Amino acid sequence: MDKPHYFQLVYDVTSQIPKGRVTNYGAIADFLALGSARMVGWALNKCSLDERKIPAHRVLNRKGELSGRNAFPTPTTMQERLESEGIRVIDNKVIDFDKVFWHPENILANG
DNA sequence: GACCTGACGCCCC
DNA sequence: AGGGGCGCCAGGT
Repeated sequence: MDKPHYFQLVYDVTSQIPKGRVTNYGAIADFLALGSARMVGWALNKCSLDERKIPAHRVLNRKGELSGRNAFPTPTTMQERLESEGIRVIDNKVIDFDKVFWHPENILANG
């Protein structure tokens, strides 16, 4: 296939993020052993071109900032979606990032 | 083919 | 605790 195989892996992990929870690029990169969080962000950037729905808005940087908001239809789409799921966002940063943080390891924990 | 940039993250100062 | 620099993989110029 044309796209790197890890694209699907990133999409799959991102799709498993529970509603109302968020994670960061590093956690996904570490879980998939990609070796670089940049690859996750790059894959998610291209995910918009993909036909399947991927909750890319639930993936933030390590500081809990909406660093990818600019890649959405509008710069506020990411924040709107997060707030729609009960996540508070102020100044492009998720409030209580630690509490709503979700780690890919939880997939193995079956929830 | 070399250099720079990017939805990142950690180490060092 | 805050700021700056380097490493990471891939793409574009």
